[in-house]
Order: sequence, then structure tokens, then C-alpha cells
Amino acid sequence: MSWTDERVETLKRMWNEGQSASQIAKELGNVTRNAVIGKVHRLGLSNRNGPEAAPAAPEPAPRAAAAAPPPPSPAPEPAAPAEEPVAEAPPAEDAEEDDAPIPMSAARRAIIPAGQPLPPQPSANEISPEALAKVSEVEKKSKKLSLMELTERTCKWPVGDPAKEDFWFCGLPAQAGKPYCEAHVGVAFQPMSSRRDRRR
DNA sequence: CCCTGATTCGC
DNA sequence: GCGAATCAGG
Repeated sequence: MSWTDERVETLKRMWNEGQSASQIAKELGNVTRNAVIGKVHRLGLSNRNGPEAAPAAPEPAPRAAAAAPPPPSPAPEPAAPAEEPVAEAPPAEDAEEDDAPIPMSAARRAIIPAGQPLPPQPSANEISPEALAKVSEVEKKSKKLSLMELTERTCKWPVGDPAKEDFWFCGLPAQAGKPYCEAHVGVAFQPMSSRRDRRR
């Protein structure tokens, strides 16, 4: 199979959507992730953001440069390379009296990228119903591992009541580094609920 | 061990 | 141009 126009198109689209090379390869079929990555490089779109990128970062290591640094792109692209729902600590401290109508909410809302095709990018705010649904769905397929059966690559999400018999750990394959499986990572890293600090 | 992308180099 | 092998990292 060769790189037909169509396949290249799919490759570009998916790559820009933030899909991993293996996922793209799987989608295209008949290619390995290496092939995809190789093509990506030949196409000159190794970086997933806009065409412009002049980080001019001090690179003291001409060799052994693997990790791709996500430089701030001035372009209007709503690039959302966020692949990790890392818990953030937004400036949540504005408990003023109800007579101080500060447009904080507006500012906070501005954090969210402009309306763009970013369906697979869960906002760092609130637990999406989807995520919760996914969790309960996953619990059905859980391996129901005991504490001792957990390894470094099993989801350590507890299910049930630890004081009861029907308690287990998810046990599904966890992602690298993360303690939970894909589904649980989504809710585990829940930064903070939209706690309306409605102080009286 | 699972995964990611980056690079090299024979084809 | 292509991509397997390899490398570097999480």
C-alpha cells in the first residue's frame, strides 16, 4: 500500500487532531506507526501546531533530542496538544461580597479555547458526563483485582466498599506513568469541581 | 511492560 | 520516498 492522496489526507487530519502515530496507522491499515511517523516527518509536519514556530529555545543538545517541546504558538490556531488532564490550579479565590460583580467568570471562560473542533479534548473543568458514563461502563469490564494483584501497569481505581467483600480494583491496563486506566484517569485527576463558593 | 515520537539508513 | 530498526523518553 502506498501513500495515496487520500491516505495522506487522513494522516494529516488525524495528526493535527492529536492522534498518536499508532492510532493513525491502525486507522489507515497496512502500515505501521513507524511508517506513519516517517511520513509525518517527510511531510514536514512533525510538529502538530501551526506552520509557524520560532521558539529559538536554547538547545544545548544537538544530539539525543526526542521529546517534542510544545512552544507557545502565537498563531490563532486553537492548538490543543493537551494530552494529559493534569490537575491545574486556576486562580480560584474571588469570594467577594455579593456586591462585587467582578467579571471573573468571563475571564475564566476565556481560558477555554474558542469554539473549534475539539471534541476529544475534555475541558479541565468539571467531569464530563461522558467520562462518568465511561467509568461505570469500564467497571463492568474490570479485572476485579485484589490489592496484591495490582502491578505498576494495572489501574488502581478502587471499586466498591473496601469494608465489604465485593471490593476490587479496576485492574485494566493503565497508561504509562499513570496509576489508572484511560477511563479513570479522566475522573481521577479531577482538578476541582465548580465549587461555587457562595459565601452566605 | 506498556506506550509515545525521533532518527537513521538500506532499500 | 519509504519504513524497519533503533533510539530516547514517559
